[in-house]
Amino acid sequence: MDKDKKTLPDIDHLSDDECREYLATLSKGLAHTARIEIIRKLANTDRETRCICSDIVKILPLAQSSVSQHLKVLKDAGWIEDKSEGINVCYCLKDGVMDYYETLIRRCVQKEEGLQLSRKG
Amino acid sequence: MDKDKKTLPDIDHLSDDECREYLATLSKGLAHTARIEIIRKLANTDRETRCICSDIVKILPLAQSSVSQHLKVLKDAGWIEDKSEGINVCYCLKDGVMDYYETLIRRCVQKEEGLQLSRKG
DNA sequence: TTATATTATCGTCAATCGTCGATATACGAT
DNA sequence: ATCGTATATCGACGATTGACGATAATATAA
Repeated sequence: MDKDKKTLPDIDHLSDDECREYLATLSKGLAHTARIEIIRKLANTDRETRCICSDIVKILPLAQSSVSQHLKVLKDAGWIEDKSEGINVCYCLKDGVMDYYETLIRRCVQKEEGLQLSRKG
Repeated sequence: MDKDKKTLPDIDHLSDDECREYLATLSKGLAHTARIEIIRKLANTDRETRCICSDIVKILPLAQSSVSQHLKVLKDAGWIEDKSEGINVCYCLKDGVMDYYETLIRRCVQKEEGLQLSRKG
C-alpha cells in the first residue's frame, strides 16, 4: 500500500556518483517555474489542510494534463508524495526534503574536508 | 573589460516572478552531473591556484566542446565567472553564489511569514 | 610568417522536455 | 448502470538539451 512512499536515501550511504545523480535529479525538479510554484504552494500548506491536485491546477496557468506531468516529475524526483483520498489525490512535500536538498548540495559540492580555509566566520 | 562580470541580482529587489525565473535558471545549472562536477572542482580550487578550462576538460569524460558548452551554461546561469589569462581561460565560482542559491530557494519556496507553525526548533 | 596549444562556436543528430487535447481510469452520487 | 468529477496517461508537436567532430578564433612560440 505504501509501496511507493519510499523515504529519501540516506546521504551517508550514497556513493559520490549516486550523490551527484540524485542532486541532478532533485535540481531538475526545481528547474521550472511551474514546479517551483507547486513546491511553494505545498510548503505553505500544512498537513491537516491538505492540498489536492485540483487546487494546484487552479493556481497555475497550465492545462490539467501539464500540471499532472509536473507533479509526476516532482514525485519521481523525490520532492513530493501523494495519497489518494476518495476521488481526490492529496499532495504534500516529502518531510524534510528542503533540508535534505541543501545537505546534498553540500555533500556534492562544498569544500572537501582538510582545507576549508575561506569559510568566513 | 569587466562588462560581462555582472554580480548576482539583489534578491530583495526581485519580484516573485523574477525570483522563480532565476531559481529555475540556477537550478538548471545543477541539473546535470557534469556541471555538478565542475562546480565541485571550482569550489575546491582557491583563487590563487586558479582553475583553467583544460583542467576541467581533463576531469570529465566528455569532449572538449561538450565541456565548453557546460561551462557556458554555468556562466550564463550565473554560477561561474571566467577570466582570460593569455592563452588560457581561468574559471571560478562566483563569490557567494552557493549561499545566494540557498537564500533564493528560501525566498521562493519556504513558508510565508505569519504562519510558520512547524519550523521545528 | 608558420606552427602549436587552448578555447569557443557551428552544424548535426538523437533524446528529452513542455505543452496540449483527447482519452482512459477511478470514484462517488443518483 | 449512468453520470459527473478528479486525475493520469497517451500521442503529437515544437523547442530545448546534450553529445560529437569540425572548424574558427586567439595567443604564444619558433
